[in-house]
Amino acid sequence: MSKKIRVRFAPSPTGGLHLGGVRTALYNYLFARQLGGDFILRVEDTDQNRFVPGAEQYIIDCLQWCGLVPDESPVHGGAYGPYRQSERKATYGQYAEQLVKDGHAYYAFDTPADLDAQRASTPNFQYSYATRQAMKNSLTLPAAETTALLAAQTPHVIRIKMPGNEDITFTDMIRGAVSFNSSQSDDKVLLKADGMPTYHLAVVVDDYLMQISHAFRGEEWLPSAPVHIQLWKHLFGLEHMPQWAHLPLILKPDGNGKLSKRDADRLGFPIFAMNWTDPKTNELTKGFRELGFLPEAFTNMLAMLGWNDGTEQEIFSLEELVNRFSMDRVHKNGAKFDYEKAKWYNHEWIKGAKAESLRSKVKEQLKISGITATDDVYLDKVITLVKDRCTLLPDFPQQSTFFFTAPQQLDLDAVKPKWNEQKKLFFAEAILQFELMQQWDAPDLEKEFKELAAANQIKPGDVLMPLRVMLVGGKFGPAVFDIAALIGKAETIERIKTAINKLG
RNA sequence: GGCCCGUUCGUCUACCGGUUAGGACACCAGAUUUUCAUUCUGGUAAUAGGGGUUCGAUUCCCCUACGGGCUACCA
Repeated sequence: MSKKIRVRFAPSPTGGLHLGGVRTALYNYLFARQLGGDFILRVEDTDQNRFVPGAEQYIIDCLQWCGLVPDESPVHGGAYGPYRQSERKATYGQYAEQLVKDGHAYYAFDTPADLDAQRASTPNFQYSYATRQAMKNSLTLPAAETTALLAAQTPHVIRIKMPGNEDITFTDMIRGAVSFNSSQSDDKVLLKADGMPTYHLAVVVDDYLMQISHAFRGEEWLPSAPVHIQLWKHLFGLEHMPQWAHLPLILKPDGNGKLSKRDADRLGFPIFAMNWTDPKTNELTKGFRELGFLPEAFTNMLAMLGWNDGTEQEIFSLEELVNRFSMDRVHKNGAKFDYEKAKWYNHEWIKGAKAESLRSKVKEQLKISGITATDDVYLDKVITLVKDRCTLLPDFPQQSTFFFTAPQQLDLDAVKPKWNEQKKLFFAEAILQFELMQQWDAPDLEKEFKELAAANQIKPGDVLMPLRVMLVGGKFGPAVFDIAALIGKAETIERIKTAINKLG
């Protein structure tokens, strides 16, 4: 008997997909999946001035990367298409006309210039219940004149006729009862002079036609809810209206206010899911993906930025999230974005990942550094050894080039001051010992090396650092003997020889 | 200005009338790692203010303050 769960995500293709957008999509997805419903992507592209070519595919690609594949969308198709509002233009007009006919909307002939003048002369001017009688519209004009103006194709819009003094209340899934007085809402434009609907008309019509049961959007939409409710009431009946959830905003880390791309640029962290190049300016904005975030970590982080399950668990897979997510635990208040915490999530996910699941991503990173890893078994061993020290994917090449090529530059300054004849002889001897070794693994190597040091009356600590620099090139990396074991006998000996020569 | 939403450590948050107000990030200290990182242990740190309701308020109500959002022929 109950309507099938259909949750829609409705971004406007005007640029990169930012944190707030992905989070809205994520919650939509989780909710839909949890209840066995459909996750629907509809593109709100009714403003042709702001429409950016390519942005729609980009948004879909971002969702794909995050693992949030819609059931219906402009590219995936579906039974309720088209999924682009610009392609549904014809549909909206008739509903607007219907509203006029029923007395819930009216034609307005005021030109943009008229409105500007009005705003200039009247502080806080709103086209509303209080002022519409003084404006040029089908409510104030004689019927004959309205007809004439329409017949002459005079540019006009259709505005909603908000009631004068009515309490409009609805129940938000997150905030509970929210109420407004209709007199506070202005007479929003429903249909623009170019025949395109505004968001207000389009969402309502589309949500009805697409049988949307639940609609989640940012908190910034809360003030326009009365307009939408009014539309539902007169067009389709309140009983068909979807359940609303207004999600809290994601705030900038310093100060207050909505997080914007500007803030992200200023503070040096990404805000878009993936790289976005603005086709107009050709400006590239780096995305979380390209900066080396795992999609699992990215969605995990976003999920927690507005929700938790009440326990102390912080690491959740998408699958776990589907099971545990609940709308009634979504926070009411906005959260400041913390890039450090975002990186922490990524680090946790990298540490917890199996080498093979990281393999292809690490290969990509190595390729950027000019290294082609062909041996998967070897690569997996390298990954296992270094992953705990990698927060972002680009840390992998940094932590592991020396597994693939001998270091070009040795940090000789770390060794030279304490380099002497005794150590030189020790390493020469070590080479001979290594050559004799049958087993080539870390424990044996360590044993052999330390025994040799003892025999030469050298403290192991005095030759460990030189060995590290010889093999790695610097003062970093995992345990030295693990490295030596992995790069192999020949390579280890080769590197020691090279280093001895350089040290003189 | 008006309307709406919100307010617990620096940050993200837990507690849905009774807790030494818990956890995580960050920070600080110690241990481990004869590198760096990881890891482990410990530490500093919060209920915006004022009124109610109640035996008892972080928790419920009101006011104030502060913050945010909206107030376009943008979404």
